[in-house]
Amino acid sequence: MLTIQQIETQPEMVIERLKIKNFDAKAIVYKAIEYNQERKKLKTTGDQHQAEMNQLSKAIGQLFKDGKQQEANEAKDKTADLKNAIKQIQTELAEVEKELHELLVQLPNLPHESVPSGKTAEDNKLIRTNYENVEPNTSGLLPHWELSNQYQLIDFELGVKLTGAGFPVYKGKMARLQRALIQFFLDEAIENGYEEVIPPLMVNEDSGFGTGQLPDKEGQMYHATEDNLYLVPTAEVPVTNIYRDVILNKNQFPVKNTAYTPCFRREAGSYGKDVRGLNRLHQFDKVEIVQIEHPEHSYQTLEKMVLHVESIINKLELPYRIIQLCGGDMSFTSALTYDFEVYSKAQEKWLEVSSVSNFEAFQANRLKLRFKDDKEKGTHLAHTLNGSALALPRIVAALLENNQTPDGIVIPKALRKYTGFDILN
RNA sequence: GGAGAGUUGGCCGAGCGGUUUAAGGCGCACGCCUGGAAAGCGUGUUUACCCGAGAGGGUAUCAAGGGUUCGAAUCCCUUACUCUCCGCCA
Repeated sequence: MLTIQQIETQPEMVIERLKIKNFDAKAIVYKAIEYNQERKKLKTTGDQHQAEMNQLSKAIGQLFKDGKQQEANEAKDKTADLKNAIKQIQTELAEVEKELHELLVQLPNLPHESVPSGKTAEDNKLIRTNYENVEPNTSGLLPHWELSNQYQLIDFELGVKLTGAGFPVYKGKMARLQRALIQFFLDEAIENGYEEVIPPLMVNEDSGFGTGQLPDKEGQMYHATEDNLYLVPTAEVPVTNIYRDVILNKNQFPVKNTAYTPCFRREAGSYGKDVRGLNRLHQFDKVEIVQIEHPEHSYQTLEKMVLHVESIINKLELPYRIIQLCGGDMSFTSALTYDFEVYSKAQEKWLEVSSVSNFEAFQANRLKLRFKDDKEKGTHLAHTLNGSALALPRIVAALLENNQTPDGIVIPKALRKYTGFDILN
């Protein structure tokens, strides 16, 4: 959520910047400013009336104490009008505040200056890649779903029986590979100074709002209506919400957390080739990294997170590319996002395996996540960042497809101490 | 799930309708004192919003929301959470 202060002081800038995200903010921005003016006016007169009322009450108390019943009762009669006026203003104020909030919640985050404009993934900007000359699949490489069938690694049909489409069952060495990847990713994060947490896998409405899933993307999460709880779509939600309603001290930056969680996504729509096999699932495993930073350092931190993710992919010896998302492809909450994609050689497709973003103060404003400096008075909004490090299924897909040999799937060296075997067969 | 007891500032803890502008203590910050420190003394110490160029002033905030009252930390209702006991349970 953008702050009303920012909107009020730089309305044109906000409108211009949001055009990069193909969002026409004009009507909302000016309506919000109008509501805010109204809010201030109501607040001012309301407070004045309240101050008057407080004084009167105090005087009445004194009169009673002095035994002047008569005068006290007369004074009491005079308070009725004031009381009504206060009530009236309070009602109006609450209404205006609600309307203002509803407007503010509709505005996406401002994209960073470097974000290219554009509508679709076509307009994303390549940052770098270790796989410049993409080779076509001429040697008959099998897609991962056929490989997993051949070696009986993943049972999609069994998942359908137990739950439904998009909930695969991993078996034998594949189950161990999953566990190995999780352990490997966590160790890498811990090595880089992230503190591990194991958060709840269900969150309440406040948490959903804090990171921006609610109210807009409600349909993306599984909702346990009986208890009004949501299954986490990513560890970002519970981990970032640890810091909801928190005032950090400046010297606590950077806050670094990592968490492994299963992730649950309803992802309605979209069928066919794009969602075959492991490409898109309703439940998948992911290790997430989250940082809370001082606004002055958040972009340096974003780069560090990118390097962290890049180093893991390198250790897995996978072909990858890093792209910066254009305005149209970015999420509602992000100011700058880098996507990591690995190349899956049989499908001949780039698969997104990580998304690393700086949300600046957008989530922090929803979360009321602030920091203060001992030397100064007052608080400021912190910056929040997060990234996948990494999401498992597509990494597994790429490993299967790229490392297939007549003898089986070769496990990258970095993983062998975690898997305990060199080859999947 | 049932019964009972709670939730007060950074922390402990008093207050149960009006000198509470939330006592007292601890912690923290600054000052005095000291050769320096401790102790002692003094001052300050939530957050948000509004008015104001600023100095400063105002309003709200005693778990959250509503109500009663001229006036609520205090009384009433609803919700959340914590603790104790019972039930169930990996």
